[in-house]
Amino acid sequence: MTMELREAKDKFIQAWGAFGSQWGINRSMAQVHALLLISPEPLSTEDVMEQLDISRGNANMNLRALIDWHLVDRVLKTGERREFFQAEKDVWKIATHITRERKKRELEPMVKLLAELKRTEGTGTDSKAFRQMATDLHDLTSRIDAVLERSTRSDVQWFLKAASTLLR
Amino acid sequence: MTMELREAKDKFIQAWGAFGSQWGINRSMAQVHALLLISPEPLSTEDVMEQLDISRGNANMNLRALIDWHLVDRVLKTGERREFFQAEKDVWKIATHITRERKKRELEPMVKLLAELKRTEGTGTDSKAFRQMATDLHDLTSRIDAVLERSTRSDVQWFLKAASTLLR
DNA sequence: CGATAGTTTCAAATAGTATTGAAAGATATG
DNA sequence: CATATCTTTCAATACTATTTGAAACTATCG
Repeated sequence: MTMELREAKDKFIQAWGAFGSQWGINRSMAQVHALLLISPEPLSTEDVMEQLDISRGNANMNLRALIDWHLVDRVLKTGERREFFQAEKDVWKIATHITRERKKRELEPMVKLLAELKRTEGTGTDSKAFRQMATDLHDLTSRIDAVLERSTRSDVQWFLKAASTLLR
Repeated sequence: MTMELREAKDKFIQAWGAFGSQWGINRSMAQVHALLLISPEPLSTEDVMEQLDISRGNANMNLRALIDWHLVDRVLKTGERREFFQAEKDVWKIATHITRERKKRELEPMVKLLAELKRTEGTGTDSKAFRQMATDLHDLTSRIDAVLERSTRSDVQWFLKAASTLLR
């Protein structure tokens, strides 16, 4: 037996929220994102507040944060005073933006630190072991960095994705 | 100018802790891991407590958690009553274990849910849009899942890594 | 301009997580 | 088996992050 739309949406919002918080993204932000993702129409702050049962301040702050991350756009409706919000619907774009942001904010500083730590002084066993560890970690993180960079920048892949969407 | 060993170790432990907590791993656990990573010798609970200035309970709980994750091994020294702990030093293995665990615990359930949500009832625009979104997300997460699976299981890569370590 | 509709801010409250430390539980030792 | 040494547990506490809601702010309209 298949599911009701309402129920399915709720399940998705809850799951997305839980998933996000396991990865260091706060629950409300992930839920707001989920809600917008599955709304065919842009929503107002009021809509978000009601549907997720969160406060105005919370809704506002997380909407702004999502805009910062380029995951959500403000849209204006003619004849409407208030702002509406809509999520970027292309999941490939979403993944790209999140990856880029986190890479820049978190991975790159770590790579930089490790590169620095490889240059520690000392000739004792401890120093050597430490440098080896720093080197290994640096290699690994650099490789991860490179993979993300590649998959983020790959124009070929981007083109294929765009094409497959158009041809769907 | 290069750095003192002591200073470098501290920097690394602090950074690893901060990095971990951005990714949903608690600071102490990441710090304990960092400390063991850069210790040439296995450490006792007492050592960990002292060096990180944390309580016995905290040290014990995080050591156990790290053992759970297969990132740390208990080792026994002959003639010593207490247990010592040592981190898996091969960073490739570490990355593999973490990836596998998180994939299993977090990504797979999400893929499963999305597969289910694709089967929502209804013929309205909303239902269709929702199914489309679930489908897109399912495609993406499945692809991520596949990539992780590949890089986790790749015996070729494993062999190359092992070989390069031996030949270093 | 004054009223109205909407947005943003932020201090305080709440909820969630991590840490401590003392006590209980194990295990080895003489 | 009594003692010493080490490990584990867990209720209390401290700490951090999130959320609220009311007030301040801004823009629009007649």
